[in-house]
Amino acid sequence: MTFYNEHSKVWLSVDCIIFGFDDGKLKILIGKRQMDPGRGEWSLYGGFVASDESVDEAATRTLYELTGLKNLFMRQVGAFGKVDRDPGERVVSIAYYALINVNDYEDNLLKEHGLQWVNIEEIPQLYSDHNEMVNKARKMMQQKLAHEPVGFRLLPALFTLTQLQRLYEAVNGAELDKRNFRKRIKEMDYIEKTELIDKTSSKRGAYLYRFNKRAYNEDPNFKI
Amino acid sequence: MTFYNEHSKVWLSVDCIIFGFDDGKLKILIGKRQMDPGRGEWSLYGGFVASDESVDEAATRTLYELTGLKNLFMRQVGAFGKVDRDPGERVVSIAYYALINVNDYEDNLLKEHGLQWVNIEEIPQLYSDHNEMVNKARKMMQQKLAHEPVGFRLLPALFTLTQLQRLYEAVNGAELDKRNFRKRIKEMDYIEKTELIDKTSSKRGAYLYRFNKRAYNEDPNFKI
DNA sequence: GCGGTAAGGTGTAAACAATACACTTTATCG
DNA sequence: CGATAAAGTGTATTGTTTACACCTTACCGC
Repeated sequence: MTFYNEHSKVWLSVDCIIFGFDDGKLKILIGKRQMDPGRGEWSLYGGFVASDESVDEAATRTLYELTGLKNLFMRQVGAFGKVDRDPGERVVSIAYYALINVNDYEDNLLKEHGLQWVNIEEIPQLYSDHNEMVNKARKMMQQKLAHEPVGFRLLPALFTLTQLQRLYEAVNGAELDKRNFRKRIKEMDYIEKTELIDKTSSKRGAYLYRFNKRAYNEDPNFKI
Repeated sequence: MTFYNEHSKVWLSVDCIIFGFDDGKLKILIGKRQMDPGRGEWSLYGGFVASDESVDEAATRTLYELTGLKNLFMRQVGAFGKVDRDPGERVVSIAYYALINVNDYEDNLLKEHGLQWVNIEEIPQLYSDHNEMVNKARKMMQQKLAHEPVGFRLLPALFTLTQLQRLYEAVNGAELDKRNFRKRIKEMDYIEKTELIDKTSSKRGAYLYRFNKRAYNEDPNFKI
């Protein structure tokens, strides 16, 4: 049924689509390649899978190298395996997307890795098939966000309802009605109102909310 | 950003979850492994990715070897890459699912490849991580079927509404109301009623329907 | 030839979910 | 102390989903 064949050995890499939310916009981290092939082209951040780690572990490690953060929300996007996707050697890449709170991200890492946040609507042409990866990751992330409350991963631990609404609007690319949005949020018991007030974005101030993971896991609507 | 490292080279294989619908049940094709490692264990059908073909092409080729059919509906399930998922050599596998009409499948191929159709509810323990692959494929397929009319790929070109309903019931694992189901189907202009009648499953006979791909592609609800 | 049988076929009302929509409150700033 | 800018709040309408029961038809066996 299967047989080992020397010619099927390939390099295996992971590439990361790192989503962040800032200034009301959904962004991803990209940088200019500092090596051949493709030196100077815009590219996702990636790395090779080592022989003693699973593909998921390689992605986790790569994300950690890049962000210094652990326990990020991360999902596999899929395998990208065109023969000539990497000039020279044959490399098959497994793409992953992750959601991070840009406030947890230390800006010096941007310089260190030569990366920058780019608005999802303004992604330039990227190295090899990286645009395909981004497009698929974005669709999967939208889909995920529409069905599970993972958006909090893109926000600070405390957030206002307006921030949350802007996030959903940025992800879906459509404006939402404020009253309908807040009605929906109120029905979600795992979004807790605190007594704290944020005054950075309005004179009046807005209540801060937080995501309660325990309440979420106990929510019968999300027992799958 | 990336670097070639001898230790990251791996064997790359594809494994196929082939869905069929027969006797009112959703089934997949599995067989007993005829080689080591894992000889005698139940397993998906798979093969290695050759150096001159993309991963998708390897899956297409493997499906063709197995079924003799081309242009099957096929989607990638994902990469499975635990370090020890294959005893001995390190093999990373990309799983794909496909939908086939069991009537198009020639039974002699079952014997030739040592395969059999097994009810999705009665899958035995499979080799390595193949059960994980099946579970993920099943969820993805359910999701797909819920949003796009791909179920036709599991049925003959002409089918009765009862057959179609049984298919949806088998995939979702829940019974559906006959009138509501037929109402929904009637709204789908790409499901055409023919003047032909099937009399194999009732005395009265039931109209045969067919899927009109052109009408589907023109359906504004499915412009994505 | 006719009664039983087993699958095919049909519509409406109620419950629920999603949408559209406008004004008041509050703290700050000038 | 008036202007400003964001926060906060409810109801009516529309559309979607669900629940539900009986007649039709052709064959089969008597």
